[in-house]
Amino acid sequence: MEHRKDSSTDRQELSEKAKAILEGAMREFLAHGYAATSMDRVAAAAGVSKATVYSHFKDKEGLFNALIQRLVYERFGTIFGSLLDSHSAQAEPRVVLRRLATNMLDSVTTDGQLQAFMRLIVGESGRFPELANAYVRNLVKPVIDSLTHYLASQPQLKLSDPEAIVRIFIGSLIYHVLLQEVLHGKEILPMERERLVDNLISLIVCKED
Amino acid sequence: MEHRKDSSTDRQELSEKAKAILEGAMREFLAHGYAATSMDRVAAAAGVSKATVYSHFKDKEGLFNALIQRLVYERFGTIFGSLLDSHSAQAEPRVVLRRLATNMLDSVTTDGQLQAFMRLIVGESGRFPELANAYVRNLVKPVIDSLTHYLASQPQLKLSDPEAIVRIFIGSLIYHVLLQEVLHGKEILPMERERLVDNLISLIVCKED
DNA sequence: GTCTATACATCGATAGAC
DNA sequence: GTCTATCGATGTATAGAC
Repeated sequence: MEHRKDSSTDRQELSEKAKAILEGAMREFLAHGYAATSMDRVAAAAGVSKATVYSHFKDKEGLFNALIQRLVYERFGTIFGSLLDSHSAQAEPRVVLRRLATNMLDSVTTDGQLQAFMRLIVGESGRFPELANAYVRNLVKPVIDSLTHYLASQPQLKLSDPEAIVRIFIGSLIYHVLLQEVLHGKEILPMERERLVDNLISLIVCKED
Repeated sequence: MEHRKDSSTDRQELSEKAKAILEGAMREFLAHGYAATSMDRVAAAAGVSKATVYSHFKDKEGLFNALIQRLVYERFGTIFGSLLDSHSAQAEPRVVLRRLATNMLDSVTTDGQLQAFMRLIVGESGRFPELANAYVRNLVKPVIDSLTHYLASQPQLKLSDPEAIVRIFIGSLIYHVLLQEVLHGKEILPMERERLVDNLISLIVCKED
């Protein structure tokens, strides 16, 4: 027994069983939420006994915390990370921003697990504020910071407050997929993504020379 | 027994007991979510026995559906309804939009129940898609439609696509409070609301004569 | 109509065999 | 380490007295 049972932030090597348990826990928690997920079903989904689950994780809360940390760092941490790579410096801002927006929208639209993850983070943010914290700090903040840095490095855009513009850019995109996909608003409030992205980019780069 | 046990959309008179039950159900469901709320606690919060709860509502799901419908129509239905009243026609668009944005941000920031409601709708949108549907149809769509109608009636703004601009406007504001309040991102990603609203309005009315 | 009491399933967590 | 078996608590829902 040399497992760290309540590892909060640090990474570590995981045994095959532990990885299987986290895999089953991901399926169950993403599908049913925290309270509606039972440790029996996690054990069954992982192909182990319930006692084995408790030998690797202290309790249900500890398993959930470990899972979310893993999802934040490994599963979804790399999705938006490389959106602004190095060769973005050469292209025009409207091209870079369009590619960024399209990639973000596609990522969420095609990845059902990412939608379930958004439901989980928002839905459990009242009872697990530290998980929402990890999500904001490690998934949202890097995107906002790097995009702010990029916009600030484009003086021809003449943006007086790049960081606020980034909030508008990201907020419009995320709320769009939240409304269309997560909340199933596609049929009630249809809006093509090209149309949204076109208007969004036009607003930002309208003052360009 | 003349209660409609599965009233989906239509309103009706409610007995005092039924109102007390819905009041208790609101407290419990908003605080703990669907799965983590027990019918025992709902009954206790309402001051009635559990059997009385089941005499007014078919089961837990029926009670939850009735509650959300009630919240959508009565509790939160009037918050954003009167944001664009008749005397908005006289004022300048930047004044109207600023008042609208400030009222929306204040409503969510000061109303903890509204934040809990957002957590509940998003969190349960996977298992209760029809409730997310009711939320979009009766709370989001009216706001988007009336604001679109307003922007389209202001030709001096020279907006080629008012509806898309509305998505950007609403999306920026809602995602802001989602990030700051619901997901507790205030300390990690600080952003004053005046700063966001200033930039948002400047983007939209920049082409005004 | 509303209550008490209870049926029956499932929950989280653990003991003890191997 | 991993299993089976089980504990006590709590879940939803209902039966029956009043």
